[in-house]
Amino acid sequence: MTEPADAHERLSKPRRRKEARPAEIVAAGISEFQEHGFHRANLNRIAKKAGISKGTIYLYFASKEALFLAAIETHVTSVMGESEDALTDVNGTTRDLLTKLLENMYARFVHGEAQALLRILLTEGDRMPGVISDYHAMTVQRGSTLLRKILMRGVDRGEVRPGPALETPHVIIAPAVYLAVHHIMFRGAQTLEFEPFFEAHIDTLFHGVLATR
Amino acid sequence: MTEPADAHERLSKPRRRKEARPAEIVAAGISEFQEHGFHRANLNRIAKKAGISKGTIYLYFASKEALFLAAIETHVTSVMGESEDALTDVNGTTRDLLTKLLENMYARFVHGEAQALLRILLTEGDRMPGVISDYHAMTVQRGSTLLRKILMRGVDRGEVRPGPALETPHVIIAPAVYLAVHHIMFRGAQTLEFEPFFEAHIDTLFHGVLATR
DNA sequence: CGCCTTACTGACCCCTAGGTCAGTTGCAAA
DNA sequence: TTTGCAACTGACCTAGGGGTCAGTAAGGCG
Repeated sequence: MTEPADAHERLSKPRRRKEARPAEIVAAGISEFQEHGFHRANLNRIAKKAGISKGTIYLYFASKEALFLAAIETHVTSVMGESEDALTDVNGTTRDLLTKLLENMYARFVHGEAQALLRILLTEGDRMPGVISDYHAMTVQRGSTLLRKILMRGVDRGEVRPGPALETPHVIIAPAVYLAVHHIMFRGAQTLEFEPFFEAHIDTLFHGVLATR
Repeated sequence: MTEPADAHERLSKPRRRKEARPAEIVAAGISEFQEHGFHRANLNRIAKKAGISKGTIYLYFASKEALFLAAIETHVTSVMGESEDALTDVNGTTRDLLTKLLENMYARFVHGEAQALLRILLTEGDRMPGVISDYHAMTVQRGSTLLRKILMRGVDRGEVRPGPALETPHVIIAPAVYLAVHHIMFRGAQTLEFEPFFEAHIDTLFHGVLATR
């Protein structure tokens, strides 16, 4: 009578799909870990989400921690890789480039999945130094290098004033991270609108707060 | 023979001190929660730190959560109250005022206890909306108001360029929070020196990155 | 010094959730 | 169809730690 076979998993009887399992478990894990963090994440729930039993998880992962590492790693690479080529075109003014870069940053940290990832790593990062240093390399280090490149180019073109920011380009994207942190901490409780914040960031970044003599 | 009575608690035999207990337990709790967060904090360890047994904690606090709330509340008010009057003197240029304010911020977020507090609230904040909104009022809201006042005054004096940052002064202190977050995430693993970062922040904040025509 | 109140103790209870494994079943080859 | 194997199940085991409570002793009072 009923044939729910098309839907991914319903109450259909167990199928044996060795190849598909790990990815499905990791996907379920990502969702669970995002929602609850490591400690409060529950393997039975993960199993249910993946449409399997708890035991099956242990056929593919040695422990909760191992699953967690796999999930984070998958998620990091996916999130990082997703909007990669947004700035391969090095045309336009430095102003345009920076604006585009920041829009990208905000999109990921405020609306996107990078926020959940940030939350997890902030919450649970000390248990996995390996992931943390990967994350550092993939985001902070890489971002800094890219930013420095843009700024250098700007200096060459006479658009950017040479200064200490060239050495510590973190400062430039800091407000985006701040907004993400604000969202994580205050959730719906205290809003901080994206638009005006972004405006203020861009404006201050380009011109500073001081009046030009 | 031995009389270690002067040291706070050694292996001296149990004393009955109804008044002093709660504060001692809260102090031990703060230290434990800072170090391990809520879930990994251990009541036996807290008891040991406070020089009492676990049962005694339950004479004064109904549950682990109740102790946690008390500890956080105590800590928030103490940390917030500590450096309050750093800017009651409204003399000097806007530049000086902002520099002083930011030095203060960095001192608390990078070297001080505000960092640990930030970590806890970031990690465990969703379990206590009351504390979170107190924290918001005491830090974000108050800081914004103060900053806006300084900027307004600067505009009046012709030192500050009017702009969107007046509406969203968060942007101005964002890098300090960023640095704190960086420290929390990467601990000793990846260093980010305070001095150059602070320099770059101040410089960019005042003058922006763009070359002045 | 005896007695009573109560701060305090710590062995114990028990629930939660990570981890295990004997048994079940899909599936493909014989 | 039978047989073998490996994917899969879920009841069970166990550790850790929050929470309890019968017992202990400090110390004030008569």
